Amino acid sequence: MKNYLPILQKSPLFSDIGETELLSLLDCLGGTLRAYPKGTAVFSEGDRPTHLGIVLDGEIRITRTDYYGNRSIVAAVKAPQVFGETFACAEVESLPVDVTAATDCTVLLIGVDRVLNPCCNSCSFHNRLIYNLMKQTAAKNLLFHRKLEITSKRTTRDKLMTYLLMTAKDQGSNSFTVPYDRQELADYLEVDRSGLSAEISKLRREGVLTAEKNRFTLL
Amino acid sequence: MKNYLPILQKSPLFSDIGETELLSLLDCLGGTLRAYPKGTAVFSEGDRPTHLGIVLDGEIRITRTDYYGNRSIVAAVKAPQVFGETFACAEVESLPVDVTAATDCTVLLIGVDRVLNPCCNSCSFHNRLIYNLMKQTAAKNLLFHRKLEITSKRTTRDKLMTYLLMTAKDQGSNSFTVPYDRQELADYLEVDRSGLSAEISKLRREGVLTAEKNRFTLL
DNA sequence: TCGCTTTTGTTGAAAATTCAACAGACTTTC
DNA sequence: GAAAGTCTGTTGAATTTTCAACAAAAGCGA
Repeated sequence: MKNYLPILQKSPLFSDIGETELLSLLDCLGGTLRAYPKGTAVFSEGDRPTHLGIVLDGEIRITRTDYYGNRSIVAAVKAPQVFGETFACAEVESLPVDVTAATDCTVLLIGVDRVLNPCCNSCSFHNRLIYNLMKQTAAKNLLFHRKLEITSKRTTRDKLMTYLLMTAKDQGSNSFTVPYDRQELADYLEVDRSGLSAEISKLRREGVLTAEKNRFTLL
Repeated sequence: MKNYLPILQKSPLFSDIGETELLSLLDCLGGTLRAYPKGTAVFSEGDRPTHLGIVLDGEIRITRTDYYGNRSIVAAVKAPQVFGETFACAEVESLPVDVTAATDCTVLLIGVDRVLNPCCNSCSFHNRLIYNLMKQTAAKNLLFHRKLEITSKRTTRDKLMTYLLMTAKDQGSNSFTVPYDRQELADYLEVDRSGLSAEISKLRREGVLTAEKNRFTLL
């Protein structure tokens, strides 16, 4: 666990909590460290969500597959981000998504009970933790909001450009990488892969952008 | 304010808080009561979000209008539901949506500062309030999730049926009303109104449902 | 009730998406 | 280094959506 302290300190869940406090807090929270090989399930649809996860290493995907087998990517989560807190906090009985390791990864699982119910010990920073969780959940909400802004667009081009402009702004540069390959980007934007490739080519020809693999540059 | 106590008690923000506690809590939170005529703005895009709102009477809409003037309805909120808490808690500098009165309505506005920072007085229920806000935000997250499930569908028919099946399940009946007229429903599902009308007619002819005004019955 | 406005349904044409199939480039594995 | 597999881009046909225009129906106020 101690190896991951620097990453844990960067996690939004533990922001403004010092190292020594963090150690006692972790003790009190009683998390479990788990490693998942690429492609394996961290949580599966239908599970009862009781824990939140913190990605310590690698990257995971939140996905959902409908009745017809169409995959939709809800989000990509990498270290030191948090996932699953929404469903656990909302106390739903059944997880509506799949959580899968996109690469080999290491995850810290923490029961939300432990987070929401301050321990009797002198964890003076537990309130800070709850405050952080609150902000984290609200921030997650904003992410959904952004995704809705994308999927509300009607054409592949608008969806793509909305996404690219957001990502450029996030990364503070006109040249940036996206965490998806073409198929995954299509699943995230909720469009057809071949149509997406065609649209990217068109934008390239029009001189709007360059794209090689997962690096895009807006011109 | 006292007139609205019964509604406030039903609000998810104040669940499991007794009437006397609620009164002192309200005093401590220092909310302001506001009335909005139909069609007027409660919050406007670009505002700095500092307050959450509780709908005491009437109904509001969370909408977003893009560059081209396409309106998208994010959610309909009616008494005794809460709105705006996400943006205020996430401390974003600028509200990305419009909040508008869909009918004449009455709203209680509360600064989130007051909610997140427990007062020094003996507000023993302030922790409960924060816990409620936490659950509320997580629940709001689920709503977004549901909307994403709808907009991730590719055809108008699938979007509509996904929405109707969800709503039927929510209301526990095959016959139910939706809070939108046709144009609003189209804006919520992110599809073309005339195409939506056409699809509803088709489903009617196929004997899948009946629809008159905003009442739908799945057969 | 009459007239006016809003809402809903219908239609055809234009535009866009999806789907399936394939070829070339690139990776990985043995 | 060859073979197998994966990823990306391309294309044409079928399907679907969007758009614009209009008519019928419903709601509203005088």
